[in-house]
Amino acid sequence: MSTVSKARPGGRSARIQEAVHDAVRSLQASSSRDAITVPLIAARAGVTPSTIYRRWGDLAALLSDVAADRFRTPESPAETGSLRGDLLAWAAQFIEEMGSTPGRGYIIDVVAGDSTGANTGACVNYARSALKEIFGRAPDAGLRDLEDALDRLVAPMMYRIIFDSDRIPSGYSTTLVERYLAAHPT
Amino acid sequence: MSTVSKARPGGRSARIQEAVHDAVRSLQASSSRDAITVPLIAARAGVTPSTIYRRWGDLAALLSDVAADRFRTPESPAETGSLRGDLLAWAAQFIEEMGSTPGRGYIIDVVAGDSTGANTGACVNYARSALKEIFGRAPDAGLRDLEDALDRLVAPMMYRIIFDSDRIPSGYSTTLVERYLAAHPT
DNA sequence: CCTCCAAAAGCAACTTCTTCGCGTTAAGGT
DNA sequence: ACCTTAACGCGAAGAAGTTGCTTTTGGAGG
Repeated sequence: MSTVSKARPGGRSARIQEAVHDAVRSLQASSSRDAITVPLIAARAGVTPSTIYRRWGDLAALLSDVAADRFRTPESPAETGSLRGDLLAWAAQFIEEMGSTPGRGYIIDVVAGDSTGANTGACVNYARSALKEIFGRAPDAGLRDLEDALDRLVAPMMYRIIFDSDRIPSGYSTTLVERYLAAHPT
Repeated sequence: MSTVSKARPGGRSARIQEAVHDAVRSLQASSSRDAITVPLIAARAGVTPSTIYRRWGDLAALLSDVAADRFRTPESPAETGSLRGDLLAWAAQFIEEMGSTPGRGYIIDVVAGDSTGANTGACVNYARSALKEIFGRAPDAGLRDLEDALDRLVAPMMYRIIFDSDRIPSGYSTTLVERYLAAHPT
């Protein structure tokens, strides 16, 4: 017996979880944030509200799970041929996506409804795996410290997105990357 | 006529706001997080629930305001006689307070219930004013860039507190301060 | 292949929270 | 002292959240 997450992927649990997640995403695409309620989601997913309450506890926890799923599939950062280019492109895209209104909303969903730390952890690992892949392409790969890069690149971006998203200067990601590279020359 | 925030400080609005805020703080001190409801707060504050709903909209917004208030009174950072000492002491205390279970909870309250950005903004200014005061004591005060210090000190601490609070290494604040000072020698 | 078991979903009644219209109160201006 | 307006109290109606019990379902063992 292998350590599959919960039940077989085709089991009833999995089907319902997917139906509910789909319902949330679908509502998020077409409704304003505070118009989304558990009974609404349940209706669209074809389940009863009590199912959702029993499995997730409350709306915040469900939204956190759904949002975290968006960060659970690590996408490969664009490959430009140089470390600087890869970092610049990745950081710019990070600010672009995460700093957008929906992006910021998903981040807040993850944080606000996460009781175990699993979802916030997934966010950090999402960033870690992207940086790891970029560093893996560079010749001095082994020398670069992921946590240091998180501190210098991801943390400032996240901080500004969460606390001051309206005043992020254009070129902010570039500033951070250049600052990082200056501290860790190739 | 002066531009007082809303009504006179002694007015009814102000009295009720304070009663409600006090009720929230009092409940937070004695109840678990998810046991706090609007009707409960209303009862303790001696107002009707509809007053709270009309003024704040929902529980999240109220909690955000209450939590932001904790960051609205800038406290003077300890004075140690040196820039390094001041920064080390301040950063250590920051991690200590904000990284604690209640501290993290207040941060998340601020973020989760803030629709206008006023409360997250207050958080950033809280950090800014502390750093500003510390820098103001140093001889090269004018040379130091507050935003740069936010990026290098506050952002990493906040990022770790929010996303990975269980795994913040001891001495993390020291690492960040030393790294900052190395980049900006006196 | 059939039967049994446990976990999870459905159902329905109940409680609690949230919204809203309307009358009342209180603060500030004339 | 009176008037205006913004905010609160009250109560009813509606929506959301909770819970015990029954039913379904997927997997395990015979």
